[in-house]
Amino acid sequence: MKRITISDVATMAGVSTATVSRVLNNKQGEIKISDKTIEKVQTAADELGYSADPFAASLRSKRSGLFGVVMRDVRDLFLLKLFMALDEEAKNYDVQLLLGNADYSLAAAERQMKMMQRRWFDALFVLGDIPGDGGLLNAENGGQAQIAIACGKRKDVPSITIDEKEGVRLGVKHLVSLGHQKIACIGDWNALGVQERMKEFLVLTDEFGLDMKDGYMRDCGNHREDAAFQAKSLMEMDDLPTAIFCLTDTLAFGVIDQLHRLGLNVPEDVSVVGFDDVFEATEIFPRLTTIRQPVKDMARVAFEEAMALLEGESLDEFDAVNLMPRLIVRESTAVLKDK
Amino acid sequence: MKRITISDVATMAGVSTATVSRVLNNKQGEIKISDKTIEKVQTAADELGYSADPFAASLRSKRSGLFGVVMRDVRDLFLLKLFMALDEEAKNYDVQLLLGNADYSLAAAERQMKMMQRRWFDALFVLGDIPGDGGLLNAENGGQAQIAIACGKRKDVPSITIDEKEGVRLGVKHLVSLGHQKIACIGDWNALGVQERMKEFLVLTDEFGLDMKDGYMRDCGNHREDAAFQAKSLMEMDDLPTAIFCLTDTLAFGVIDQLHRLGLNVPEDVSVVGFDDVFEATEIFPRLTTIRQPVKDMARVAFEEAMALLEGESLDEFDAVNLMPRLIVRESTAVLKDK
DNA sequence: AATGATAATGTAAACGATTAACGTATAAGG
DNA sequence: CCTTATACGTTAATCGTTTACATTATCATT
Repeated sequence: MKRITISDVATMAGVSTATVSRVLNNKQGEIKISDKTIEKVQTAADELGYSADPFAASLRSKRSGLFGVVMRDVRDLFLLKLFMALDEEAKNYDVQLLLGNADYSLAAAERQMKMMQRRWFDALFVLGDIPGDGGLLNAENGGQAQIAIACGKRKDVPSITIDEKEGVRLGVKHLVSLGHQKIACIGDWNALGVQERMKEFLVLTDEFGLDMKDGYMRDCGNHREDAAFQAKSLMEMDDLPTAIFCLTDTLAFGVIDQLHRLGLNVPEDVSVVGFDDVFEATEIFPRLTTIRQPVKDMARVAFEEAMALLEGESLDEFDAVNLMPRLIVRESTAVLKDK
Repeated sequence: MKRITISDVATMAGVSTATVSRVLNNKQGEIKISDKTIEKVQTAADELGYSADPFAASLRSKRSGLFGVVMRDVRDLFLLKLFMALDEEAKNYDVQLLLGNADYSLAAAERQMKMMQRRWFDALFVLGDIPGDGGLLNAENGGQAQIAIACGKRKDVPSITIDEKEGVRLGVKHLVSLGHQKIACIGDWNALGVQERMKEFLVLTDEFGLDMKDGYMRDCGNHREDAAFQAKSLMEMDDLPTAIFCLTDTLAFGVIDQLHRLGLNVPEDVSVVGFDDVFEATEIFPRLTTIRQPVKDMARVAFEEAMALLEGESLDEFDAVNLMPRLIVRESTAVLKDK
């Protein structure tokens, strides 16, 4: 069973292959073609069930219409949300988004990047911190637009970030405004963005004159059970915190689970603030007060930049785009009770 | 900046392009080439930093080395685990796995399938139920191998499933052996596989002569909060179940959360069994007793079939492969206490 | 009717690899 | 020394599009 090619369509419609190609690729109506030929070509194509060979098309045009996404951990709730936002945004362009996983190992990530830079993809979005700047080449990898999202400010590549400091500030201010002075903080020091948040928390601790005890700062992996473990240990301290700022929603979920298990109520006994505002934040009880990362905006900007890059605009106009997070108050925080 | 082509390498190495191509594609050592030329070509290629244009290569060879994955919901914990298993298995082959999301809408799924069948991908794995058989064409879509995994037995395409009935049986037998007679069951009737499980549960209910009350069967979406809601309502009944069989781990998580919130202990007060054995099953407290779907095997078989199909073997040898689930006993189930 | 402008279509050269078919050395066998 | 087989390379066709450029059709104007 032979493949149906463009020239089959051409002969059937009684026109040249060039015309067929024009008709079929002329979505925006940029090229003038008589209605009659459009009609002829369309019916011929439909009748034969023709669809262009993407390899041949891409070989010639140097464009695949494929955008790649790499992330370090497909199980990360925030990155997943970001991916979905990108996928949603992709619908506004004539582009297919494809996710290549990179399991958590550095080697896998590099292998992945190599493969994706091999030019299947017109553009490449890198989500969350990918180990080592070495993986990303210059933004013009043979015409491939590369954009780093949520992995800190980059020198090598246009990057989209949020103002982590502002995010932490929003959370702390919220808790302070509710009367909290004893605020514990849980985060993953190994994650670039979260590390920044932790540093800022320490700064604010001074600025707001919080009542910090040794052991209020906790470093742990970004998993529910890690956070649960930390929460337990936290609630065994002599001087209990009245609020816990989790630098990731995932951590907050673990913390809340644990508190419930300990017979403590959120927010009555302990207030909990998250960070990211993943989907699940509204799907738990109590619904989580958190700092929202503006994923829609991030996605929008990502595509704008990618498209601009593909249009040939030069890199240095972009620099790092820094978006503002927002405080979303829900039910996991409350005014501090008098003792 | 011009692209480096194979002929650049050829001239530099002082050989023909054909030789370069052979050297570079001869991973298995099938073709005999003298060590000297291999050496020459390799150094030339390295020096120039050459890597083949995938479009050109694929146009000629009719193979991209890309395998596509479509799933209905990237947030589904089980499908994600399955995807990761596939990704792991892909490393045994010289293949890159790419995930195209299909958000939950039927239209999106169809759009997705169309795009993926357009022959970027050598093979296509469809995970979980995709609406309407119409989406999947015959297994030989112009040489593209298509395989349906975890979406029921298919007529149109080779499919890989587990024995859902056996899975449910394992769970029920386990609970019964612990002395439970009042077993509630929560599942999502809209998900094909889960529907099958629910039906089987009803059958077993008779077979084991369980003490079923009206309202022990619950239908709800596959989300934690749905399950939490059902659990709450369940525990407000006059005649309380002593165990809850959740036909999905996700549902089990919601149920356990809720039970904790109600001040009930798992498994002391209520036993809970899940289904799927997702990663999170060991990351919660208590660790979840569940029915494990053999994702590794599923992935292995999927690739075996895909490869065979690509080798040109014919479809009918395959039929539906049905794998056996296993009971994994952890800490969320216990012997029924006397009242 | 000739002219020129403009619109619509056709021609054919890429695009950059792979691979079938076809040489040419070199070695082995007689 | 000749024949034949083997190992190693090369030549050139081919994959199915897109697109720069050439050509033809259409039509208003003089």
